Amino acid sequence: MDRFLTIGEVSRRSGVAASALRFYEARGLIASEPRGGAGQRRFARSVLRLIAFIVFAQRIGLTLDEIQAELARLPPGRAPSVRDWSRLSAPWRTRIDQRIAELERLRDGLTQCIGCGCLSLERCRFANPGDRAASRGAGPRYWLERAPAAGRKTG
Amino acid sequence: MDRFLTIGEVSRRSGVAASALRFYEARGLIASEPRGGAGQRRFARSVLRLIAFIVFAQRIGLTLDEIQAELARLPPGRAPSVRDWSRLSAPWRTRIDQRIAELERLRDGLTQCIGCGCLSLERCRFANPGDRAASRGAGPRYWLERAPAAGRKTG
DNA sequence: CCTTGACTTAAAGTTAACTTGAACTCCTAC
DNA sequence: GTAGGAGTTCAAGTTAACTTTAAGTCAAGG
Repeated sequence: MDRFLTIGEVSRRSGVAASALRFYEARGLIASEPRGGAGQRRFARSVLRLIAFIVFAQRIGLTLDEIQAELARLPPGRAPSVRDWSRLSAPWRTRIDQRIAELERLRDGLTQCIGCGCLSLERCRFANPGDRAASRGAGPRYWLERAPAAGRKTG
Repeated sequence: MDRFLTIGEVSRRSGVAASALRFYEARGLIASEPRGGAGQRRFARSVLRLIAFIVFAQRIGLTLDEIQAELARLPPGRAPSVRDWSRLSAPWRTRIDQRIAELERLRDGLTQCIGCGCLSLERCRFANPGDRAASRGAGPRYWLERAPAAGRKTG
């Protein structure tokens, strides 16, 4: 059992493509140790935990930018502790809960709005609460916690 | 109250940008009536319901391709009925429930895995059920119902 | 007559998160 | 000594879902 892992090993163990790992390294999300003789990357085992964290966060809906900002809050120098990791991930619970709430809201809209056939942006009480849609331009975004980012959705 | 709506009116009422509406029309998701004298689009009011459906579906996590495939199942010729709409949207409930289940699984992983500090792809029972990760390359994807689409996440 | 505002088109640009390709270096095995 | 496999770099390509830009039409108001 070697002290360091090659990019291929990390890829196999994490399920993340080697090209993605290089991409993460270039972006500064993960770091590798000083290269060996042949100029190949050597990763400390702790990188696996880091990658798990990244994949986790992505799946929750964070962008790599956001993840990077989170990681920047880890203590520099020493290896992150239990407390460090959970401090980072605690707020995600809120985010997950919000997204779940939105999905439940959407599911309700499905039943009560599309299901009832009233899916009209002008008259439906779901699509148009308080009859303000036409003036506020709310439209179907009533169900949405926030506007989708341009060109890309998450959650 | 006019019989038809201009693109600006549709945009204001739906909350969807005019450029997006043109884009949807070019893709064949929505259709406009024969143009008026000045060559401007004229939309039937029913397009608002269609747009609501699209926004709804998008937010649930369907791509425009998927939405287009769904819409293709609407009866051709006549205006869609209550039954038509709800037949389309019924399977979404399953999809929403799956995504909610995934998020709950992620939330549990957050508590039991990151929270406990064991977030290791090699040892953690969440990341590595049955110690098969190293051979199967399961990694953090244990929590994931399906692999994220390349370059883009949804849900 | 001139400006303003709403519309038109087609083509190119944007963003995220990668992937792919081309050209190259090393080490190991046969 | 050469073929294979794993690694390297850098640049360019990919996909989704739009947005932006440039250049033009048309009607109404002052």
